[in-house]
Amino acid sequence: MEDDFKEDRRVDDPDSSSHKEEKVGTKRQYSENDDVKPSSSSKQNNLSHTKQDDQVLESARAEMGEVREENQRLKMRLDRIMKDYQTLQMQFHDIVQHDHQPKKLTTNPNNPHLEIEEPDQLVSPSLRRFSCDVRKDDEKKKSSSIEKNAIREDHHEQIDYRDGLNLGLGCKFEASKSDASDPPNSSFEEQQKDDAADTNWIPNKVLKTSKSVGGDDEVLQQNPVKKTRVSVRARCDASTMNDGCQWRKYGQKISKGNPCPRAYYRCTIAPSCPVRKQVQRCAEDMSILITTYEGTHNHPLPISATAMASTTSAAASMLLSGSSSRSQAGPGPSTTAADLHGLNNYYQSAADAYKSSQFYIPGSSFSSSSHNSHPTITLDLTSFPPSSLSSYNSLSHFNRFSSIPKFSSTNLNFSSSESSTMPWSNNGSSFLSYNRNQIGFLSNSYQNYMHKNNINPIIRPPPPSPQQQQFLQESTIAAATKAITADPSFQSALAAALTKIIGDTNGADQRGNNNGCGLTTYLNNNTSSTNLHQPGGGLSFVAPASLPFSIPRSSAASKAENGDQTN
DNA sequence: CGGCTTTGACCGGCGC
DNA sequence: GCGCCGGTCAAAGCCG
Repeated sequence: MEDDFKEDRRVDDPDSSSHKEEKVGTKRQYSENDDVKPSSSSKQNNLSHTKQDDQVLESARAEMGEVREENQRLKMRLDRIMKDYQTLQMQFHDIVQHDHQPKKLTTNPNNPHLEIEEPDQLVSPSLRRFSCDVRKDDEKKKSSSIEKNAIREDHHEQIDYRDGLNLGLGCKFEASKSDASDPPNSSFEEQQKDDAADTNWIPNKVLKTSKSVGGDDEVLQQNPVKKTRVSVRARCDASTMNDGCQWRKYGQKISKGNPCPRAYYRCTIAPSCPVRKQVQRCAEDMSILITTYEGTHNHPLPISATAMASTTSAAASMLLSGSSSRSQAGPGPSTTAADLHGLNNYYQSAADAYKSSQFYIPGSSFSSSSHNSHPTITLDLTSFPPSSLSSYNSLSHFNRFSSIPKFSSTNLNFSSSESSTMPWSNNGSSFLSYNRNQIGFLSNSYQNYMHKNNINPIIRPPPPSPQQQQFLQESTIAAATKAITADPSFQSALAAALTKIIGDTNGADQRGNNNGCGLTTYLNNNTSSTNLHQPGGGLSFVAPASLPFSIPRSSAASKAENGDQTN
């Protein structure tokens, strides 16, 4: 993502400056012509014209100088951010590898791909799991052997971790992927196989019938992984949100505690795609549609679907980052990790609260149903007026309302009601001024985060003086940089957001369908083909420019909404 | 006629 | 062990 960002800036900057130079050039040409070919008007007139031109030229030059300076400053800031990002990324990789190495791994003779933990390391992974029900199960079922538990735990750990980072774009987290001895040049089909195995979304019946002889597979299948879910709450009149994907309804149920039926959809872009989504209206507020995504797309996504996918992916990786941070609780490596991943502390407390079912942030939650314990992250988009969800000109809504989705579980509150207090000043800088509003929410979210964690707390006093404003701007940028670089999962979210921003600035000719609630239109307003979440150069694909998407028929929608219920 | 939705049946997990 | 509940299946029906 950083490359995209960089490239965009590189392209952006010369453009803006050359644009200015062009203007100046024209003016200069005019004045030169004036000099060479004096018109029939008087010399006085001519002189005053020349003076005027000189003044214009001077002011234009001064302006150009300012713009260049601003560009230099921005470039330097960007470089700083990129350097910090790279450093932190390397440190993150180190930590991840460090996290894997201490487990004394041996190879299962039956399956060389399967790594078994030594029994004395069993305590460690037990702290790592975010969804603790599996653990409870294991504790209950003491009949199972320790080794079997170890295998199970290890499998869950690896799959869960990778999967969460995969969610959406089907990109692999290279650090963990490299552990597996997959051939480097695996085909798309192999990729699909991998994904299908990773996602464990194979129906139970298939699992039952397809049990292989190998005991390892059996172990895997006996205990399917609880998948990370990303729930999106948005105000929407239609029966489903238009997230850019193609879905087929395969079931509908009344769930307990909600009179509205829950509809089950599966992704039909690829026949083997394991991704499911559940759509249900909120019981408290029928205008809110809750869409829950689960699984990983194992196929290229349409452009219009990438934003939602990357957003959910970022959210899921946030959640999993929280879960992984748990493993680092305690002395030793955890100290480093905590230092490096300040956000994780927050995740961890969230995870703790999640475990004790006490975690609640208004309008957001780590939710877990009583029946099954899928770790769920909720993106609360309800602060958007419905019109902004269905409008293609959603960017204008961003600007008008300065309202951005909340990443609820981490309380990285992207809704910026306080954007007016943003210390980003508009110094006529081409980039900042153009994207001030879009960047504003990012900075604001950093502020929220930092405020919560007492990291360089940005106090919001009465409007600061210009000097204070300058200082605040600098300190906020520095603090924001720190926040960005402090946590890789936040970088994922940032990547999604930045992609949207960058996409937004590139002109607006990407027009998908606008059926239902055009969620994708503001998540993905004119997103160009992007490769997000590909640390280390993961899967890369260019989605087709547009794909036909089926939309729920209005009759069906009304039926569903009129309480056409089963069971 | 193919693709999609509807809907009752079925299955498995979980709590009691 | 039983009942509840979430999730899925698959036949029937609908629609373009």
